[in-house]
Amino acid sequence: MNKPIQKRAIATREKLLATAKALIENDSFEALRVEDVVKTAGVAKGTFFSHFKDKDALMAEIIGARMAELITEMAEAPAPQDVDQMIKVLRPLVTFITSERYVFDVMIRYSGAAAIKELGPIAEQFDAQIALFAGWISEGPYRHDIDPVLAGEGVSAFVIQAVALTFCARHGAQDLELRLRSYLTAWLLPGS
Amino acid sequence: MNKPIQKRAIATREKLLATAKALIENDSFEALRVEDVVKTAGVAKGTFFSHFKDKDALMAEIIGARMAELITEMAEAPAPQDVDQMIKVLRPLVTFITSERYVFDVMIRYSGAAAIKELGPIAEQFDAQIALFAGWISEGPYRHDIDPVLAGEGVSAFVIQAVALTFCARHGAQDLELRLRSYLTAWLLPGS
DNA sequence: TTTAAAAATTGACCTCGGTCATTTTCATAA
DNA sequence: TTATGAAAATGACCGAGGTCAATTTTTAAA
Repeated sequence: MNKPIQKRAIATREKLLATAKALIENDSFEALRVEDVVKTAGVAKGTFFSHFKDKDALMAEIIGARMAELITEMAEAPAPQDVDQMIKVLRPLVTFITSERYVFDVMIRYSGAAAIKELGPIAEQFDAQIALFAGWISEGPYRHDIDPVLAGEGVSAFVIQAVALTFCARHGAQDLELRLRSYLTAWLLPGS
Repeated sequence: MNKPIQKRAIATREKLLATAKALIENDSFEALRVEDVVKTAGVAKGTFFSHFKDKDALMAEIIGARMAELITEMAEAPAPQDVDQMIKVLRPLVTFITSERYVFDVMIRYSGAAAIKELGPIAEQFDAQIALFAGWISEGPYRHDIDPVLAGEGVSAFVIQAVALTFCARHGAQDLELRLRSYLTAWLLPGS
């Protein structure tokens, strides 16, 4: 039996990821070109696509990893005890999502909506996110008349809605948190 | 002063739209190629892009028009008096959104999230949709402790959330309406 | 009717994501 | 050490969206 995956393949994959991250750091997700990645990494184009299904898969990997970091940070912070605290805790995540339209687009495309059997790295993080929100809600001073997971899904949906409307020309970025505050108050503390 | 827009330009635009619609009818949004559109319509490729900023703009036009029809239908039906009725009234719209992943993607991309100054045809329909929902809620047996427009935005957000999760491999299509029912009940009738 | 400027159209060309037959490298068995 | 088959890498090539300088058509003023 031959060893299924060779070390060099792992190294190549890592090199591609690291190169892509560096290029994104210097410019943006939007501006990333596969050709630049392979040229900088010193591999052929075909190699890229034997490691990543397509460009979006690479993006999802990187964006998913960043989401994981942000979710871990949120999980380590004390659970928010009211909506304002929640918005504060969510801020780094929201900042990342709104940092680039491209990031938002990829996230949506893969947020459970990716037509793939195996959960991708982003869908996975959405699940983790929802579980985290559910924990906050079930143990905090919020409504308890609904399933906490359902409540968590709602928080996720409202974050997306708030961000989507922020990207709209009609609604400025400055009122994202105000908008989110309205949503979350109505969702988590009805009647208050 | 020269006439700003000539008749032939309007005719060309209409021909492109009609051709695209026909091709989509025969196949799908996903499968539409700009080259097929221009070849069938008998114009040059450049002409296409002098009428539509990009392929997505054409798609947005067509999808927006369909949304407008569906929203009009919904507006003409009696206002739903409970969540189950609401889901029933929403069904044609939801069916359209879920008909193709591509449709959902374009809708999201343009649902207020399009980075364009002027509201595009889809963002416009989202506005109309929210206004319609707001009307239902403000006059129906639903919660009245929040701004009806806010409530309408929530309905819109939950429809998107439900559809997104449906496209996920983990959640089948059959439970879309059940899921939506949970969301809308929790959102519109908290504590019930 | 002539003519000049603006509008509309054209199609060769470009970019860039993605494919695939071929070649190279690696791991193991003999 | 060599042979052999699988894994990995290669790069020429393709498809399809999008651009733009050049050309044709329209409009309306002279």
